[in-house]
Amino acid sequence: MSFKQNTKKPASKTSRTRTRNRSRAPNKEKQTDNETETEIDECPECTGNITLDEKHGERCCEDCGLVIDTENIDRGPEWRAFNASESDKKSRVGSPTNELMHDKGLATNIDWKNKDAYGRSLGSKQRQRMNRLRKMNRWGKTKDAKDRNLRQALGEIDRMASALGVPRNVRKIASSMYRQCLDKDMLPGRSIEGMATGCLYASARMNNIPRSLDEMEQVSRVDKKEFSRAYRYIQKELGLEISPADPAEYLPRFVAKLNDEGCEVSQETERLAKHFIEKIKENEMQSGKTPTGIAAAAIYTAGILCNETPTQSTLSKVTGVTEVTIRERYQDIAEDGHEDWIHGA
DNA sequence: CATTCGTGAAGACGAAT
DNA sequence: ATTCGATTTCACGAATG
Repeated sequence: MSFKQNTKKPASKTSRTRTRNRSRAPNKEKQTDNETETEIDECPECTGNITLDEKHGERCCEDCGLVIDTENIDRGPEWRAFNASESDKKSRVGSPTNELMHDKGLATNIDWKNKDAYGRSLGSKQRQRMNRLRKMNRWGKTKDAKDRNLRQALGEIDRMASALGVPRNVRKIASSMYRQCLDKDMLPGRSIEGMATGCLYASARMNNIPRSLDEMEQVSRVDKKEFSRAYRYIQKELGLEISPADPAEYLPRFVAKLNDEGCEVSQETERLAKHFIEKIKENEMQSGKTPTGIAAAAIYTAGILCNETPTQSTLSKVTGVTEVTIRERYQDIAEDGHEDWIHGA
């Protein structure tokens, strides 16, 4: 569970849970034949139903929005077998290939014993031959500049992803993205760090779990300029279709951060902020504006209406958006003719 | 005093040339 | 590759409570 305990004020802990749009069509529970895992299907907080939020790969409560699980994994085979022979035929042995490992976990090793398949010792000629093969095999694994490259990059992606707390599937996609870059010889002239960070950034955005450039910069070893250039390059070369980040995706995290700063923001405010963001999207006022700025201003505006006023400066500190920009977006929201936006709360 | 608001210069970016 | 337009950021000061 990604539910953070608030040790200071237990009474307000529900205010830190992430809420989700509840109007989604109810997901059909897929019946699996081998139900080995005992899944929680009732919310520990309010005993509401748990549903799958496929967009984010999360399981969360319908009623209070408590996020139960962030890893949406289908354990169990993707095939079905109706009798023993079919089961044998379809079964595969070995660990699944893993994008997080530079050789996908499929390395071949030649053991050190100079014995043949029957356990007999090898002659000296054969022994030399095997030594040579061993050496070449060892080289083959790391010799390639690409592979060493990949090793380091995947390590970096993993490190940054952990620091940012993005789910595992995002890392996997970032990894395979990097692999594609490598296959296309896109690396020469570019830093590994920059490309790795760019991949992770792209992957996070594609999975609707965006992290801002500023957040990325804090965990990366290269500066914003470098990896954002790498990102654009990747996007173009790989033909990724990435729509601008949705401001609403930043909302829960910003609210949680504000609460950590000791600035209480109620669920009501968050809800209203989300409402404003919807309105902005309806009226297509978001084009060209930074999503984080819109999110920050939405919180600010909602806060005023709910008599909770995070100051522009704290908001700026938490969101990484300047006060000036918050003001600009705030004026967009509070503009004349938008009074009816409040209807719905 | 803290906070908000407004301004001009400067940087970065996407699109167009 | 350069230019242009929109946007954000920075630094500052004024107004407001």
